[in-house]
Amino acid sequence: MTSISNNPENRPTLDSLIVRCEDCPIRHRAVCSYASPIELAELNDAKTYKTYRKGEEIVGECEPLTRVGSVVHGVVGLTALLADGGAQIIGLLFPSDFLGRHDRTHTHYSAVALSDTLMCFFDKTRFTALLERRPSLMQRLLEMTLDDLDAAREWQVVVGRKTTRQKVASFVLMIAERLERADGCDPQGQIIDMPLTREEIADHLALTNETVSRQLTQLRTAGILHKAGPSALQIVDRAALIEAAGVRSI
Amino acid sequence: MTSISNNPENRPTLDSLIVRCEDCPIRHRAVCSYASPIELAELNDAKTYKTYRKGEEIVGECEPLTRVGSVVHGVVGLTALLADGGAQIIGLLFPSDFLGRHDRTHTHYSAVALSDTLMCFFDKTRFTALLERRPSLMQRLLEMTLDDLDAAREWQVVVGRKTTRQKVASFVLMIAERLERADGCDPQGQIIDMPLTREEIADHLALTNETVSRQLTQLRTAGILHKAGPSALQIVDRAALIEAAGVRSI
DNA sequence: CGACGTGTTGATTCCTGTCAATACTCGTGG
DNA sequence: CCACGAGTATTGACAGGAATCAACACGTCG
Repeated sequence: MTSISNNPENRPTLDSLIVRCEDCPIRHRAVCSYASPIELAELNDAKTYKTYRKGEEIVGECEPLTRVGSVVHGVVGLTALLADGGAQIIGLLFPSDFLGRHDRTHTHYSAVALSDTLMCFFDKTRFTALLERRPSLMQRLLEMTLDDLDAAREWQVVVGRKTTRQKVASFVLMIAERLERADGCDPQGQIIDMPLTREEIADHLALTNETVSRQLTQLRTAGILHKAGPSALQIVDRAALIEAAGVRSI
Repeated sequence: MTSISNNPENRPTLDSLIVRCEDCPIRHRAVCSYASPIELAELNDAKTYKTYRKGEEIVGECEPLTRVGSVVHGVVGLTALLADGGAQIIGLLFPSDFLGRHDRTHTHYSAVALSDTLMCFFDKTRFTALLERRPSLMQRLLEMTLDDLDAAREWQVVVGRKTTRQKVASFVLMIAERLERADGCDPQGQIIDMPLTREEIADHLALTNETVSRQLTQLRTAGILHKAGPSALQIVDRAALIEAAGVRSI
């Protein structure tokens, strides 16, 4: 799932991704990317894999936090529960992204697998100990966190200042880019297996599912998008999509 | 400015805050809070102070980034410029908050002094070198960045899912809390010297200045707030304000 | 096949943005 | 000291667009 590809048969099974760190698909982008061979051996020794089916909760809100780790495959949604019972997706994690705060005893928001997901976990206390001994690890984690912060602030602009049309177009673009990066740049495919439902998209954009649906159909009738399957979306005219997203000129 | 206090005469001048690190008002909350005496001496040696008048730009967007540092006094707004010429304030920095990414050559967004501000800067390359030699510094920076990320995600919920009334109430509460923390807990005052104009508040909440104004007057006529001066706001009924902000029950 | 979750489309309402006029604050200079 | 003007805040009238409510289509699962 969640791969950009015309022939889904190429998609590896989750179990086939469980390998030694040297051969890991996210080796050079994840928190471990600066690790030396020695450090990698330590990490290799400390990690445990866990798979989640689409829709499964990875951690709940305000739960004891015992482990942290990387998304190896799949898409994970960070969701905050609201007083009125609704939810908002306040962040999306793609392969190589890091989940969890090693310096906290409890989680602040929940994490849900939006597609079939493989996580590479480290025991929290063990990871903390590694962080202290291995500056390269902390350095990379800091860098990733700073990137996440920048991305969150960029997204505030999308949610806060763009029109509904621009929001939806921006979202499709963002998903496409992240999935391409995760799956290793698919050249011509341009077909997205959308991991989020309309409602989840709406939660992320601060809209309603009806409005998201309407905007997507408008983008379809405009010839920019094409429905390539039940949950698959093809970007027909990427330039027009970028135009519709109203990307900053500066 | 920007102090919660009934007697503004108590407010220290900015210059009086320029002291040795040991006596610094943000000593125990800023990036230097974990520093040992030796490390503090190094930081003390590397720092330079700079003051900004209200409205002055501290750094522009996409400029070469030569220094990073802490807000000692004042409120700083991080603003993203939009294609249509507008702006959005995507973050607020209060005393002890950190400005700048040591691992970047250029800034991504601009920083503006929203009130008279004192910055404690470190030369970027020198700070980077210190980070590598002093794990306690990196550890604290990581912690602060993770906190910023959580705060940014919390704010996404405010901007995305709350009603206008709730947004404005949340904003007033947030400002009050941050100013109280910065100025060292004012017990009964509850008077806020608002550092942001209506338009800047609107930019932060993704609203218009008119809507912000209307909501503030509604909160005033409801007896929750009281206009205590040209730019001063008194929280008359904090419980009602929290209620109006629609804070999460969970 | 039927039921449920999800997606699409339609009709209506209400809120917020927009445009506009007026009041207020503060700094400048006569 | 007052007058003036620029910037900001407040209030009003109005229109547009998204939320809301509702009905129906689609796909998947048992």
